[in-house]
Amino acid sequence: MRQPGAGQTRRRGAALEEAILRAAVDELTESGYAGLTMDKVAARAGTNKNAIYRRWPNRLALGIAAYRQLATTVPPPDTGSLRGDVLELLRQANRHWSSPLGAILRELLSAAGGTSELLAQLQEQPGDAAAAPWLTTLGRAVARGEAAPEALHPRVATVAIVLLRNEFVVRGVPTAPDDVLVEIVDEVYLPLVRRLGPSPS
Amino acid sequence: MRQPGAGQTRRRGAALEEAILRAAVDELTESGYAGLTMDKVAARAGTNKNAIYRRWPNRLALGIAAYRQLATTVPPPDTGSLRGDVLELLRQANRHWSSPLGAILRELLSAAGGTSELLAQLQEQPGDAAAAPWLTTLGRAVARGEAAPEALHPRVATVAIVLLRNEFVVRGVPTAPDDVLVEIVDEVYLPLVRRLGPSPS
DNA sequence: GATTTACGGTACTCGCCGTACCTTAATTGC
DNA sequence: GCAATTAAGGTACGGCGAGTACCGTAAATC
Repeated sequence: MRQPGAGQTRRRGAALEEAILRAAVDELTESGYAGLTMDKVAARAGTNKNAIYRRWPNRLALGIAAYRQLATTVPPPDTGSLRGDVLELLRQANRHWSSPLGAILRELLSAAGGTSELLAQLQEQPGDAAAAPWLTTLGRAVARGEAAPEALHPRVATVAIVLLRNEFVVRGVPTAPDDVLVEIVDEVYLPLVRRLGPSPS
Repeated sequence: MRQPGAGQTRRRGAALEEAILRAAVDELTESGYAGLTMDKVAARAGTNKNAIYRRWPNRLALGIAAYRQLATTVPPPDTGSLRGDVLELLRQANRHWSSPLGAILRELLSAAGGTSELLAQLQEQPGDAAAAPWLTTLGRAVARGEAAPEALHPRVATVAIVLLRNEFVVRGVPTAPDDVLVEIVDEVYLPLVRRLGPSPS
């Protein structure tokens, strides 16, 4: 069917699913989520919308699935100092959010609105506020005596990335200037995790 | 035209504009932004879409204008202690985001996506991360010696509300449990602004 | 009273999601 | 191997809502 004349191969199951996902990924990178239409994906995959709707309940779910194909995890940095690690993590995130891929992520987050299930799938993606790398980094800093043990807490550890994220999501910034990252680190994050004064409570 | 038979009064200018906005507000409160359609607003205002599009460029702009009618500003609390003030500010915000009005705000933020001009209009609305009340509150605390003067900085002062906002926008939570607010205050905000240790840099 | 402005009415285009229904190929079971 | 079952392909539509176009007509302006 793909090539008339060639042995008419009608794809099924996993093969077809991969083809659809590939097509969705391509559409997503070319046109963003806004331009991702079910008809175009179907056409590109050489199939029709039925096959898609049999696998994903709606456009958003397909978009998220396609995004997850694209996103790749990078290992957390280890520069030897907390400040270096944190700045590098923020810079990585900043680059990601500023990239085309980041733009897509923002579109998806926007489209997901308050749909928690789907939101959760995006949560732990690169560039987003995944807690794991922050806890790792901060754990090393605590071991080196650069941070207070009380800081080893998801809410505290992720403060920096949440603030950066706020710049994007809330203020619609295309790219955060590096000053902002430095300010977040020096004015907020380091004073917080060092916490040399008496602890609260 | 409103009432056939009555003196046919055709509204113009400000009168018509107010009627449209009132209709939009009503639709917004009844059906949320998702249910706010131009046709329904026009019908409710007893006019047609032309009159709306002459005043607002698109649905989102109308939605935001209508929301701004609804939102009201509350004076910042003054409980005498920083912890009390901050907790109260967070609780106010939590109530607002959890209320129907807050749901509408979330819809609008989601719909605004990365459109900075429109985003800016929502920024300083009640419940959102407006910097002013936080600086006021923190200023009083500094005067009382409860907080370090270096903390009197928008990025630092608004950390608490940004974190709470993150709970909603990112995690899609309907209401943040009070524990979370307390945690934000005691684990993050107070340690940060007290900053009893040596300042960075 | 004539001219300009803007409202009301209506109808339409367009895009695109999601569904329905049927035909036909591939797979599975016997 | 052959029948029964499952899943693709093809196509057509319903539905909805945004935004636009046009035109006749009331209200403001001068």
